Amino acid sequence: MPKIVDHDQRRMELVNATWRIIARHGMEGATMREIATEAGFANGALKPYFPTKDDLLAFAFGHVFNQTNARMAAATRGLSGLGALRAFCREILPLDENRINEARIVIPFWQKALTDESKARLHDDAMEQWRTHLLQQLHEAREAGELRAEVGDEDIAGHLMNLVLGAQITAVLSPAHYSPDQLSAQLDGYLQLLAGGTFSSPAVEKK
Amino acid sequence: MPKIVDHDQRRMELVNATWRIIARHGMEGATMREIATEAGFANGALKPYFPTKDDLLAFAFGHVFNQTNARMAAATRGLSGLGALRAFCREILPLDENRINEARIVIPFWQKALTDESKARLHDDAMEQWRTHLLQQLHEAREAGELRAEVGDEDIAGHLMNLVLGAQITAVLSPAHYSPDQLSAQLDGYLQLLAGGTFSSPAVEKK
DNA sequence: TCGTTTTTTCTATGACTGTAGAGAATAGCG
DNA sequence: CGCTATTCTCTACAGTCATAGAAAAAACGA
Repeated sequence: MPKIVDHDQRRMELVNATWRIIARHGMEGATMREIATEAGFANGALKPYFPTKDDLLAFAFGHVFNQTNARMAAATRGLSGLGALRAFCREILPLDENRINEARIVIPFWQKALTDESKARLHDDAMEQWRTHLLQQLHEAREAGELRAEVGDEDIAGHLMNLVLGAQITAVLSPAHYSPDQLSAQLDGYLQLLAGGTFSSPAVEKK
Repeated sequence: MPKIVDHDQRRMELVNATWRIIARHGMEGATMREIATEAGFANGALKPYFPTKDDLLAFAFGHVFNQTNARMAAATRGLSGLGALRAFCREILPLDENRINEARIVIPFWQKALTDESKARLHDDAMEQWRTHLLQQLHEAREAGELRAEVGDEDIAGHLMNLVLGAQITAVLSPAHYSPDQLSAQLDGYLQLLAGGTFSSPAVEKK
């Protein structure tokens, strides 16, 4: 029997190589040749694992979402209400180099989704899932009396969704005015508005 | 003397054709041939007006910003404070078909800006200009007593910037949950948070 | 009507792309 | 050591793209 490779693991290596290329050289630089080279292979070696480029990209984009979702689940474990909401949003905000790179991936993804129905659906599903989480956490916050604002939960969830998505853009394209510290302060400022001026953010582990 | 064309006007025709193509078929469909055809010309006719594709795109993107800025100037004339702020943001939000198409343009633009220094600078300058306007309007609102929130103006301006940018994405990729009506309500909800629960939006001219 | 100058068309070119598939290289097993 | 199934390399191909530039067309003044 010949050399045996773990196909799933290999796929993950290729996805990570893709991820690095897009973060470094943008989507234009993400050619099959470049990706293969980055992963340490020659041109045609990707085909057995991803028969087409679109398969590779779809898998790569999905993986970024899964990564974020896993982080969010871990970060909100044991929390509820505004505390959970804050932890949740902080996992999406580009607050470190890794998440800034994720922003560099998601922007090209949005552009693809504009003309690719299946990617648009993938995005819509993920965003709907996030929105549902936010609404749940807002509901908890209402019940706990943490949330006194006379604005509908739907609108608040919309604010937060647009805020964290917009932050993907500003963090990458205007880093001077939207540094991690500033984005973090922005989120806490918004939560303070929600709480009616009484919300104080937990001690923030620096960096 | 031969046929004479107004070069500036011709450039504008070409930019509008580009704009239509990108809105309809996405950035991938915006080839020189397609743009020329859309404008009613043959392949090579663009060169005298835009020597290279990048020149054309840079001009087209700049034009969208100018268009938005002109609209904002008109919409805020005679207003100040929160009223001006509201009118200002409403000109950026994708509240009608035209502005939804602008969102379809700006998303590919962001992606280009990720790896194109000059486009990144163009974006940063425009965003900085908008942010300055917002800060000015917030200052007016503070002086007029419209704004009681105990959150810094910098953070509020950041909220609004991220909100209107995020709305470009949600409006196009999740139109079901971010319709013009919902985005408009979101903005007013946020302003209500700012005013401390007392802000009531002016009668909205429907559509 | 003709001639000149601008404008536009049309074809060619070279670069780059994703994909395909034949062959070589490789590694585990007898 | 040798066999064989798997993995990988390499070359080739068809398509698309931006761009260049020669030639044709058009329009205005005389």
